[in-house]
Amino acid sequence: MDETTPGDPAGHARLGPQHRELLGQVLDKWSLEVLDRLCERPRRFNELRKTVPEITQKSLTTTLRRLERNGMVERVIVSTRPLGVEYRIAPLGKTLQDLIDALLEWSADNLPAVQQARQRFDAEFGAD
Amino acid sequence: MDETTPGDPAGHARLGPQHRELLGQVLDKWSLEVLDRLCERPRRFNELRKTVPEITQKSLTTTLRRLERNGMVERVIVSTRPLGVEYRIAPLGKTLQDLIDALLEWSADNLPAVQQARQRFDAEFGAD
DNA sequence: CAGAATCCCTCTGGATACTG
DNA sequence: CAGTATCCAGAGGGATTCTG
Repeated sequence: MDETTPGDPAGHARLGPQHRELLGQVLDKWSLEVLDRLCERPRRFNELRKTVPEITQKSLTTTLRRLERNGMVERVIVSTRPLGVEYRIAPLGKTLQDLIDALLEWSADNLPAVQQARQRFDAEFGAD
Repeated sequence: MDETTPGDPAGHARLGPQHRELLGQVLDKWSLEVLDRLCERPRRFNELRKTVPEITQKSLTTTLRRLERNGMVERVIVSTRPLGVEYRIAPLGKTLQDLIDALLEWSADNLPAVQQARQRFDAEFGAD
């Protein structure tokens, strides 16, 4: 059965462009950390900025909008004095929590090894 | 001890820019799929191209170089007829296998829900 | 076969200034 | 406080051409 490709050289688990786009929107530079922060507790805009110091206001806005559009976070208007907007993780976003956690942990665990690999590579090819 | 921030409003699990950079190089648009393919078995350059049809030669080269530099894949020259280069997953790359698997599965499982969320969002804000 | 090199263009993201 | 609006530089990525 399935004699289309002898030996199945191409594999079978291919993703479509849509999956790629989705992962791109969720795993991008800032989204991981923003989601991680919001998994802990709901947070306000400027609170988020402080927990991710190097993000600019514009990038944070963009990131939050995109995450909201994808159903990952919810934006709640809090009618306090001047204004108040609270971001909280949405159910769909929760499904990513463990994954994000594992990713952040992986990066912490393996950064040293990666740095060594880079040095080896640069020594061999970079300065050749 | 660690009375630096009363109530610890900023959380504690912050990542540095280096972690961010690392994740950016490993979770980028094409790396996930390339690593996934190489986890199955070693593959040749053009073989990889076929399993990820929409990637260009340039992007594949860039992706493979970066993954190699980060110690994720190994490049093996095979002295067959005209030329032969085989890419295989490196030990460091193996540590990502389960994570990548989970991510690809997550994207497949949740794409429909995300698409619905997008429609809701666009209906409410996009066409307002 | 497995790239390197080039051109070119889009898109991201930073800096800055302004508003409900 | 929580954004929106601009401007602008640089990286990413596509298409094409050339090579060991």
